[in-house]
Amino acid sequence: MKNQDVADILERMGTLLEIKGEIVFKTRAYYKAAETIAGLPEDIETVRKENRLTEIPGIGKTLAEKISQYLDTGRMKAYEELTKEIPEGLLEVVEIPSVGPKKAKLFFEQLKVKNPQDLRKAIEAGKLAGLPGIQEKTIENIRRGIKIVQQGRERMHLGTATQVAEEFVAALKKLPEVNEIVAAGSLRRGRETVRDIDILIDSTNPQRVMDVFVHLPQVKSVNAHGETKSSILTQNNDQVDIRVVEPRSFGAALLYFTGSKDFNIKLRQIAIKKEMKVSEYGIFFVKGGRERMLAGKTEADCFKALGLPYVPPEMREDFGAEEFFADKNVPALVEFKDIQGDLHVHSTWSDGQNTIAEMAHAAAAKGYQYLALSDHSPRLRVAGGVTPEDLKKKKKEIDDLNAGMKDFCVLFGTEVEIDSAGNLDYNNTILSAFDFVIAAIHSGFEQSFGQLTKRLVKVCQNKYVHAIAHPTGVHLGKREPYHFDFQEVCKAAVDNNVCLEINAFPIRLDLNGANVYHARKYGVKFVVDTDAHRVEHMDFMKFGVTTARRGWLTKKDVLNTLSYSELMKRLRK
DNA sequence: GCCGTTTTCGGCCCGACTGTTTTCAGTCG
Repeated sequence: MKNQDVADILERMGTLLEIKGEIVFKTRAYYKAAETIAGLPEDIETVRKENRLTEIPGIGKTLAEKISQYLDTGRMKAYEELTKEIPEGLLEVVEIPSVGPKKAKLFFEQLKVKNPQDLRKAIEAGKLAGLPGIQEKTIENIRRGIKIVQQGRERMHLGTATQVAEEFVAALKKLPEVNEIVAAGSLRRGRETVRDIDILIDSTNPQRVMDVFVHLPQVKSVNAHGETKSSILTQNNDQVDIRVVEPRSFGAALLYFTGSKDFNIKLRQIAIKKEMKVSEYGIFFVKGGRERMLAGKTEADCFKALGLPYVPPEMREDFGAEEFFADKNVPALVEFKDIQGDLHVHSTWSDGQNTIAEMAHAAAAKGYQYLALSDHSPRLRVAGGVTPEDLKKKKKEIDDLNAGMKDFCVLFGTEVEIDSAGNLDYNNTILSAFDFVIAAIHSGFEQSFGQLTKRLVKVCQNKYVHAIAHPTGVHLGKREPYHFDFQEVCKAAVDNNVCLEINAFPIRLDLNGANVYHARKYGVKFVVDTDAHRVEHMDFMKFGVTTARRGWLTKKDVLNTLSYSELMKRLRK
């Protein structure tokens, strides 16, 4: 798959053209093409071979030729020509906050600045002063921007972002001036990782809210402090933006502030065709330079005014958008309350912190009907996998516990290791004794595409396996997913009645929303599990459900929405 | 550079904040 490589070079090209001073619409065409290709569900090389590049929206004759050349030769002549004119180092310069293409161009032309190091030296040598439009404050902002880039602002996990947002929301909610307050942005869409926190507030006294916000103890520095919009960095360098609007515009602002950016653009394009305009203030009817407000108070009103179905925040991504805009049909997504149990948690029998009883009582308190204690198998030594001898003792402990519990059942489960050849760590006789078997890869990530695919397909074919745990192995921000033929494994899962897991643990969230969206199209069924290693981790379920919703799952796509009796019927395959 | 159920030319999403200027360009989301 060269999709990401192609997307990257097109995006770099767009930025370089922007620095060069090309018209924005041309540069935008490159960005748009890059994004489309990055999210393309099929292999760009296949598309090229079948001469279908220009069928991809946003790819015309010119871009198709450039992409073909890159796929055939590994090089793009136009890109190389461009970098002779505009040094590639300037791509990093525009990454610096408060430096954009125009300033990058100015520094390059006037001061021969070719990269961030050059820029820092130029500042230290006092060379920026006196350039047109550059005064002391701008220089100070750039100096600070360079520092921020050096410290590296990474994306937060959904779990961290939720926590940071909740702190700010709680602090501001106390103000009598605040009517309604919602964390919007990619956090509200439930993205696996979040760059910054966007908080939207309904208040008739914006100035007061702004003043309190920028003086909260969590705030380290203030990037912007306006009448209705402010932006700060926390002590941990997490960016938090807030925006205050009037009640009549709250829904429109929530829509706008939730994004995604692509989704907003699509809405606005639809609006234009209907002589309407979408902004954060509302939906307006526009004619002859005059505007009439049609909606704005709630998101539902806004969608209605545009003649569209209500689209849940989790679905407002670039994948799939065309579908509901064309069909005007949005599926009834699975909800947290539909979840009847957790099928992948650990206990002190392997590397969990709590006993089976502690985990079970906590799960029952959540209103679940069942909980599968899926401890590791022996091969995973670091996790203290359960030996075949100990399995008998563990089973007895579960049976004894079940005897004393009402309207709740603990399932005898395992997270069994998949070895490098696709064999499982327990033999079939042992496997047949479990209520629930979820198979997992924890080693051999470096195997070839073909080997990993074969391994996973083989596991699906084992008749005792109910599910594959965290199927891509990603550790967000730490480890890339391993490479295998996703479609092939999905097919094997469907053919053998094996579920793929949505692992709700925030550093995993694997499968992610886009994976789920595509897997569902192949007919895959899913389990949503927390992989809890102690009681509190079971709270992660909400992130798993959000991810399921991002992949458009309904209740019937998710195994653990079944009642206990239905589940047991299904598990005896 | 792309695109077309009014268009093969003339459009292409919208607005706040900042810093620099006195009416606006650049940056950002």
